Amino acid sequence: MAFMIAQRAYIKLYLITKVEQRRGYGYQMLEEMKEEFKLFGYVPPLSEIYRALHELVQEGVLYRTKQLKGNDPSVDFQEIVLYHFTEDGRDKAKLYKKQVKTDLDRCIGMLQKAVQDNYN
Amino acid sequence: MAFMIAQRAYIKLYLITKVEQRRGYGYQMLEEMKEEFKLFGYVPPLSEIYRALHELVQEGVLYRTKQLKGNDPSVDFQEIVLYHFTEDGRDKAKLYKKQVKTDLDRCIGMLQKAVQDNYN
DNA sequence: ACATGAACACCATGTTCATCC
DNA sequence: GGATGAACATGGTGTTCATGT
Repeated sequence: MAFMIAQRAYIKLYLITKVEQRRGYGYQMLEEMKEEFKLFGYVPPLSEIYRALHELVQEGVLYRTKQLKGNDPSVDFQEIVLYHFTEDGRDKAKLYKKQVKTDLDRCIGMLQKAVQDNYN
Repeated sequence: MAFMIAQRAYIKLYLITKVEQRRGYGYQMLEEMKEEFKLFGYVPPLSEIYRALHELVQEGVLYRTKQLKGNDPSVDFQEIVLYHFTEDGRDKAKLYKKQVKTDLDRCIGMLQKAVQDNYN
């Protein structure tokens, strides 16, 4: 058993939830997460977001579609990659989240234990 | 800011507390920690314990003394290494614990946030 | 088996570079 | 500057090896 949950798993968890809520593409998710974790001083690295998304595709949870960002192709040629659940992606994601939940609880327990054991 | 607290820091914290309570040597601390974390399925690796102790010595927090384990040298020649606080070791340790506490709280916060954000 | 230590190998992650619009 | 991706480098950590009692 590893000591703490891996950053990759943590990010995957958030990405899955974001896809469940039909929110966008990699770069956007990164910006959202940056904002969400600002208070914690944690800045999720760009590379980890993409790696996590690629892994989820590799594992058959998500598939990709490409799309132009803007409505008017004559103005905006920026291509973005959108992510969606595959046929059995929702089930796989559900299972994955379940496993991560167990690990999250375990980690919280270990950290709280450390506070109890080593302070006052 | 790193994602999660490092295993090294976590172990150092426990080792400092153990030295505060005048408990023993490396191997013994390892066995104690193994027992303490059995419920979490976490087995602190031997090498990390020693590395952590060495670092604390390097940082001037602890110093070492050697001693025979048993009372009777004719029976037990096993040499063990005991750890004690240096002159200003207690202050350094106190500061270190304070810093780790901040990080522990931050990590607990991030994990709890993940639970809130991604489940139900 | 108890005890300490170092060496080695691996893998997650952080940083940088490359590419396109 | 927005967006995606890969390459490279570093460092923490797990495993093994070495040594002695």
